Amino acid sequence: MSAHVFIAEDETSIVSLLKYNLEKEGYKVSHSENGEDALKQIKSKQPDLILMDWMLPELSGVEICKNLKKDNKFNDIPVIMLTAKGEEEDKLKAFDTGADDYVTKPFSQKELNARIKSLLRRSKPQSSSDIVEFTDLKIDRITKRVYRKDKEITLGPTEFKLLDFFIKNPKRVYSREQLLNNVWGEDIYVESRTVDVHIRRLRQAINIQNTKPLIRTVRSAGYSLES
Amino acid sequence: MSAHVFIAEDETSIVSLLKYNLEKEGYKVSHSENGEDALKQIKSKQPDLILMDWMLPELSGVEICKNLKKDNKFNDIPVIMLTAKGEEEDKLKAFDTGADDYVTKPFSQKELNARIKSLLRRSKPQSSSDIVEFTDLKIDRITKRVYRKDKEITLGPTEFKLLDFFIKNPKRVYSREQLLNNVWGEDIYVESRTVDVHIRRLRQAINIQNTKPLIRTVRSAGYSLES
DNA sequence: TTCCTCAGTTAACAAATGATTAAAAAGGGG
DNA sequence: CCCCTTTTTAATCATTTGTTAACTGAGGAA
Repeated sequence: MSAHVFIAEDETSIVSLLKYNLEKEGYKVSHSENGEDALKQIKSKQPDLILMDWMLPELSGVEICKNLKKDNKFNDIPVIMLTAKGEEEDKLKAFDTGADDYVTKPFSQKELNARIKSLLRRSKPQSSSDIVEFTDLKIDRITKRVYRKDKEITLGPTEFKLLDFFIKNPKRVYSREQLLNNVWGEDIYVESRTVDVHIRRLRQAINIQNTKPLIRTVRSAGYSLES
Repeated sequence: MSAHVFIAEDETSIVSLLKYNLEKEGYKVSHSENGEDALKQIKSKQPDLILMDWMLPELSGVEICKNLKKDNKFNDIPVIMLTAKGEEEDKLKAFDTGADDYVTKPFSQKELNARIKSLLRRSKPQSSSDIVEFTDLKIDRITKRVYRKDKEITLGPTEFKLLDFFIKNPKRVYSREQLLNNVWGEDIYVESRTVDVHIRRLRQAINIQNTKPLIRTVRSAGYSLES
């Protein structure tokens, strides 16, 4: 899953240069040549990073930036301003409007790549451990939501914890004892049959459409999450 | 509550220059002149941002950086590398070790300030803008007014702070404890049930017309602001 | 193959846990 | 002292949970 970079720039030569280089780096790239359209596209596509020309027809980069930073939904998208000359005043203004970095034309592609990499690393700290996917199952520990095939599924607290535990070590078989210890807690005593009940409830919940069962029972050993 | 900037640099003249300028900007500043000590101090003081010389006695800036980025507790602290010359190779290496930005000596204090401001804004999303919108909700931190669908809504002080907090990280689920700590304050003791009461009042207040509820309750976990 | 046994599945229900709500008590300026 | 907001309390409401017991099906023994 590669990052999506949006370019807002009206000089065609620069756009194609950028596009060529960024795609070589493995990014998904889209662009727009006018400010108004750029803003619209950004809001609908929600890219992971924006390269924006300081001057743009229709709506200036500054305006777009301000607009984005106002809205919670988009103010996390890092913006790199492309400024025409190395005028310090412009740089400062760029930062003030909420740009996260700027690069002066002409720029070194190598350096730009490094800056992009840095901003992307910074803006996606959660994706490593807070959102976990396993085949067509996705669980978000921050928002406490679970999705199967991009459709949301509602789980009770215990089922959530159970799935969360399974997904940490998919394919591994856990005995009822292990599940009780890890999901319920070391010192809590409940019947081991209770696990079966919750497995069932979890199975029912994640069994959407005609998808594969996902939870395998290993006779006389326990359960596991399988693809 | 101003940000805390840590300087790891062995040239005394630069340190005092930086210190003077940063303190004038309102930052809390501390520093160390050797790598090993710097790392120790950083880990104990947990500054909000680090200015680090590329070359340092005992332990190089690169090493410190790598060390920090490895540790989950510290890898969110932005690092600005101070590189001696403008050699592109060095810049790139700086980014690779996890630095978030670099500045070449001699540097413009104005530009450095701008970069610091930018990185801090990024790592502390709350200190961002004065007017924030989330779907059809708008909150103005200056005039302390709240609007839903452009209609003004009146909230009590606590409800305002509560909503303000939620809107900083929409969709994220907060436990009652977290809400108490962040909205009421670390050292204040109130019953956790109190949160429910304020959630209720907030819900009633922002529930205008036949709009969606916006505040989700996640059983045994907490509450979150949803679109 | 057939039957038996054991382990897993399923449904139903009662108990417990957690959230909502209203109302009363307690603060805290003006 | 009065008014407004906050906090506590407690009753009520809703959902989740654990238990039980009957059911089902796999796999081994005869």
